[in-house]
Amino acid sequence: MIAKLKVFNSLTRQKEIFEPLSPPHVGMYVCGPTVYSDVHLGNVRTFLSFDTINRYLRFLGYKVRYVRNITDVGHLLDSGEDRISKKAKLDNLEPMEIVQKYANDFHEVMATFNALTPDIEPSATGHMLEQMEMIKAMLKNGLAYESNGSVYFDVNKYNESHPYGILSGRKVEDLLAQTRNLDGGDDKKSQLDFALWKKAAPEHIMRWDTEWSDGFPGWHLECSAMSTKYLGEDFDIHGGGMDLKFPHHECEIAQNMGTTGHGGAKYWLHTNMLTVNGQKMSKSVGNSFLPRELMSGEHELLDRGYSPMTIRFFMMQSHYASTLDFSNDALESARKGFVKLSNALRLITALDWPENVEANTDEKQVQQINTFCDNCHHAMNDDFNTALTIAHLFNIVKKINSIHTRQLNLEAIGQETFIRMKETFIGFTEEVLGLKYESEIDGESLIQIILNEYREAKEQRNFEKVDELRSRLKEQGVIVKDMKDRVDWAFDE
RNA sequence: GGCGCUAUGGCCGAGUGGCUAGGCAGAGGUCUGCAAAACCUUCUACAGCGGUUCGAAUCCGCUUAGCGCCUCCA
Repeated sequence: MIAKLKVFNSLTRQKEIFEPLSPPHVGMYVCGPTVYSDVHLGNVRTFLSFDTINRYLRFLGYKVRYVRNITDVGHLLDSGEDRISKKAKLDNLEPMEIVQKYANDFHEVMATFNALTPDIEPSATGHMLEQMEMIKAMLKNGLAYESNGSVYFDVNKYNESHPYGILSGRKVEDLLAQTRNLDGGDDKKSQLDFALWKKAAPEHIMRWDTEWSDGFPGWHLECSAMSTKYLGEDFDIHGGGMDLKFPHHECEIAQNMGTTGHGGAKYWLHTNMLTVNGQKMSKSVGNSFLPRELMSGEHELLDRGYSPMTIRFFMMQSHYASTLDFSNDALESARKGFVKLSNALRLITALDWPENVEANTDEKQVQQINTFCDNCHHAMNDDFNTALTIAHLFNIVKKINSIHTRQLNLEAIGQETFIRMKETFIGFTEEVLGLKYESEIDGESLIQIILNEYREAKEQRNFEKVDELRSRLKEQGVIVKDMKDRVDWAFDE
């Protein structure tokens, strides 16, 4: 009997049995990237964690609607400048060109890491009406106020009826007590209030004309608007990086509650940070890696490049809610480990139960293998413990290798167990963890090796072998060309 | 300052009140023309100090160290 899926809910700070609101459907919203520059590896980690969560939910048979947004407006810098606008000015491009460029890049990167695409990928600028409606509702509910063309959420007012800070464990009094004196001349009633709508300064490029002002929406609003639109007032899972918990997710809950009276997600999942030498990887600290730097090895902290699947495997070896430290040594051992897993994947994929084999089962072996298979399910059911899942997969790797070297006979396992082992191993490796076999073999180098054989055979006038090699290569779409002074080749047309 | 998290063997990293995580690296063995792979066995653990308990690395307290959020951040 396989236990039920349990997830750690940040909202309750407890591991809970996962019970979707309306099974078999599961709605999951994940905060996506702000597309003003290249995503770095820390960003990638979060999205790969949720990719695996998405994959496992599907593996369990849930009908998942996975929504991951693209933030293309409203995300401000300390200076009050919009990130996208700033980059657009800097590069002398249209803001939408910036958005398109980095959204494309993001999609490419995620595809490289074998991430499934979300079912809906809405953008903030595509949902201006929904955001405005939400602001109106909050104004009507007395939880927002207009001030000098901007609209703010009234945190103190909200806190009278709903606790503000339930997700991050903060109290309004504490927050107020240590409020720092930020930029003066604020239109806000309280430092805790956050913008729903911002009046645009004259030089601001991205702007929409509304009854309040010619301006743009606050950053937190888009996620509330889009999750409600596509998943409803109540939905199952909301995810994002740990660093979004406060204030972003806290504000989302307040906005949802302030609009619909519902808090949005039932389960909040937060992924932990990728660190470098124990410090959070972040653009501002300057310790971030771009995916392409990691793959090519062109980075001062790297000895060599690592393939996308090695990186994915490396990340899957830790739990999504733990910090993961990034280092050469860790990556190198992940690389070797992944090669081992990969070889086993190749062997088991190619191996089918042979005909005419009578089972003569060894109960101990059968039991061991079944336990390993069960354990893969248990591990993933325990809050998506990919690290433990991989440990169990490696136990299966030993069995696969033993079968391959004939140290373990197929007869001893029996067809039923063999099939279960094969399906479990491939299922968890490829479908759940999203790892796939990667060949780093250079086909053209292999052709050269074969052509050397061809040349030697020709010199020895071993025409039987010559013909054999030539026809085998032709089967692979390679034509051998005997030149006067050398042997050349071309692709068959 | 407030809130929270983490400290595991040479490295990375799971986990649990008593039963082998796993990977990488190390040692021994089997196999082998050589080499490799593979398989088997094996050595290094649970930050420190107290407490609870028949029993704690696992629970509680304190100490130390580090980190995150509180300001944009996945």
